[in-house]
Formats: sequence, structure tokens, C-alpha cells
Amino acid sequence: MGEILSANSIEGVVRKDVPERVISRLPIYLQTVETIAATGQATISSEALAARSGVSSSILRKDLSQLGRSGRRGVGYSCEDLASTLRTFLGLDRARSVAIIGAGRLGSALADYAGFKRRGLSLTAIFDTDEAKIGTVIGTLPVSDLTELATWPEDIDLVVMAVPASAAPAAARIAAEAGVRGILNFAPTVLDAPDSIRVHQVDLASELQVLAYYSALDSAPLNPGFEEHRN
Amino acid sequence: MGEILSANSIEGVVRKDVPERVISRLPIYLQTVETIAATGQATISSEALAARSGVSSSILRKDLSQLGRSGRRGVGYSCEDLASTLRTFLGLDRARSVAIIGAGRLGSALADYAGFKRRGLSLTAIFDTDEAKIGTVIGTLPVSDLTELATWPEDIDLVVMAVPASAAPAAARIAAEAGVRGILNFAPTVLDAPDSIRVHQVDLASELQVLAYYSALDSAPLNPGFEEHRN
DNA sequence: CCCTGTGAACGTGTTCACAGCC
DNA sequence: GGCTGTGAACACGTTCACAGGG
Repeated sequence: MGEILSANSIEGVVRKDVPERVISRLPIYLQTVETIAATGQATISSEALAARSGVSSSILRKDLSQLGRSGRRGVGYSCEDLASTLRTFLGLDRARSVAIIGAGRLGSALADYAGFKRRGLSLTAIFDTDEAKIGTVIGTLPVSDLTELATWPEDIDLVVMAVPASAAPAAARIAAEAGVRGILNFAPTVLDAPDSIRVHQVDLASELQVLAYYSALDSAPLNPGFEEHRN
Repeated sequence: MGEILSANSIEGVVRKDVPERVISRLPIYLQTVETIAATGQATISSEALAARSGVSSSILRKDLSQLGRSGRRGVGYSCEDLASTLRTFLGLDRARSVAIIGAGRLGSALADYAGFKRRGLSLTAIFDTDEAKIGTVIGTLPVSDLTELATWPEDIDLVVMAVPASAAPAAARIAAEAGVRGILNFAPTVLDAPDSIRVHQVDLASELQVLAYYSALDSAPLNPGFEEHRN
């Protein structure tokens, strides 16, 4: 045991509990540093890496320092080492298997996303409940019946949920029973899932509505005088 | 640099400055309360609305209190009034116009998303640079040449970017020059845009990598005694 | 008595500034 | 001199608990 521990640092140091905010930035750093490594550059400073990742250099250093010492003072971070540290820390050294539920337009489009393998993920299966779709091929994978998820021969770690809101809760229940550990939910509905399963929401309309708020903000004042509402 | 632009101090309009965290939850409340209103229920308590939105009741009350008084003590919130307050606050009372850039599989799938109008958004145009795609029809909209965005007759408030990472920066520049106020970027690359434009990132692989981290976390038993390492 | 609205306490995340090592 | 790593200061977000109107 303790693979996870040794993963983070060479000297058997601690795995402090790393806040989710930090975790959510690591994939960005990973992607940036991989891009830089691909150009042949051997090292990069926190300043430069932060700028290209859209964060401040101090937060980048704080974040990376939580994975154990990974940079060298006076030099910067080794691109290769850092990429490898990040991959290991995120658990991507062995590819995580992903299934897509929903073989409609969105599911098909996401399945086509070329970057799975390159980013430590392996698309293992696509499920649907629609008999007309089952058996058709998307990319290289045939669409399987969702009921087969429960007895699927390979472990499925993560699910991308690309079904209508009405179908999402039932599909989530099936995924949870099959032992899936995380769901990325594109359906515009809050899923309540057991604690064993982690759900992240991606809602096109909600994201656009937030942007709409800010777009309205500086072009036209709304609600004049709403300040005064106090009681 | 840090995309943390302060959206408060713009154009002289000083409104009580509502934190982004709060703004990002409002669309969820809106959707939940609309669903409840559709069942005919007239009022709802903070407790119930919070549970169905996946937040705590105290945070819901704090959030809503920032939009002015919207509930009634002893009773709860009027579903209709609250929905209307939220829509107005988010600037959705007049539909915000959205364009999609990228008429590939993802762009087409997103264009098909039925909920635009219902959620205060109006899909106005779809752009691409590929001549083979220009002129084809997606849903009810023809695909237009991206160069036309600059002189598009209708105002375009928001853009959904559904192009490969390599094409995203150039497309973002065109959008920025056309006066677009917000970009929802599905391309897996950090866009740096002028301050006048707000960029939100949706990255399939990054989201899955975060889920991968947590899935690895508790499937492996935690190191016994790891508590003690905390300092 | 019910349920919102809110100050005050608490906890978490970010920035600052510099010590420490290259 | 350059750049990381990190405590300490600061800012922000959440929860608590209760005052106060219905």
C-alpha cells in the first residue's frame, strides 16, 4: 500500500490533504507543461508557467509545493519531471477508463474527442438505451445497451453523461451500482448520487447565463436603485 | 495572467458587487425554481430549494438576499417572483444572443441543444472557416463564414467556441474585435483575451482528470497512520 | 411558531514578501 | 542574481445561530 504516498514524493513525505481548488488546476498545469516540453524546452519558471496557465505565479508555486518539492531554486521546474509528477499525482500513470452514456449528437461528438489517450484517459465503451443506436459504431466503438454496464467485463472508472435531463437520474443510478467512481454530467439537472461517486456538472446554459450576467453588467445598467432594498 | 477580472467597477455603474461564486449558483437556482413552478407549486422554502439545487440552505438565503428581499418570512419564496428576479438579475429578460464558432461535431451537437430559448438565450449564428461546411444547415441555421462575424448585422453577446485548440486563439481574436462580451471555450487551451471579454473554460479532459484523481484516491485504501503525518 | 435575513465566527484560498538554495 | 518554497497577512466564502417579520 502507500503507492499513492510514494507517488507524491521521493522521501516518503506526507500526502497532506490537497484542496479541490488545487486539484482542479493541476490538469491545466499538466497540459501547459506538456505543450512546453513538446517544444524541447527543458525547464520553465513558475512565472512563465503561471502566465501560460492563466494563474498567478505565487499560486502556482503554492500548488506545486503541495505535491512535494518539484522545482529547483534558481532554475525553475524540469518540464519532464513536472509532467510526470502531475500525471502520477492525478492517477493518470495508468490510463483511467471512461465510458460515455448517451450516443446522441453530444455523446458522439465527445467520443470523437481525440485527446483521450494523450491525456491519460481511455475511452472504453459507449452506452445508450435506444435500440436503434445499439450496435452502430461511433469512432471505433460499438454502442452497447446500457443494461450491460452492470456486468461490463472491464472496470469503468468514469462516466460522461450525455443524455437528456429526464434520463440522467436513472442512468446515474445504473452507473453508481456498477461501481463507477465519477460522473461528468452534461445533462442540465442536479444529480444526487451516493457519496461513493463524485459528480461534476457541465451545463451549457448555466455557463452562458453567467457570461450573460457579466455581458449585461458593463453595457447596460439594470435594476437601478436596487441598493436601497434593505430592511 | 489571472483571469480574475473585477467585474464590479465598470462604467460608473456601482451596484453592490456580487461575488462570482454567487453568480455562478444563480442559474442553478433559476432552473430548479422554474422546474418547481412548472408543477404549479406557488412557494418554496430555502431548505427545499437548497436541497434540490445541491447547496446548503444558509448559502441559498445569503445568495438570494443579495438580490434584494425576495422571500417572505414564515412562508418562503414565491416561485414565480423568484424566477423572474433571477432572470432579470442575470440579464435574461431580454434574450442574449449567442453564436457558435465551429460547425464540427461538437458545435453541431451544442447547436442542437434545445434549451436555448427556454433559458433566455437565443442562438443567432454558426460560424466556421471550412468552405465545405459554409452554407450547410445545422438545425435551422446556415453555417456562415467566420470572417462575416466582424460585420454581422445582429449584436452577438456571447460565443461558444467549439474549434480545435490550434484554431481557438485566432477565432477568439476575431470574436473580441467584433465586440463579443463572453466566450465559453470548449477548446483545450487557455485563451488570453482582452479585459473587455470574459472567458470561461470547459475542458472535457481536465474535468475527467480531476475525477480520475478522486477515483484513485479512495479505491486504494488510505495509508494507515497517515493522519500522523499532518503537521 | 415558521422561515427569512443577517451579523459574527469560522474556515479556506490568495497574495505578499522574503528566507533559503542554486 | 535568479527562482523556489513558505510563513504571515489578508481577502473571501461558508456556516452558525438568532433576531425579527409574517
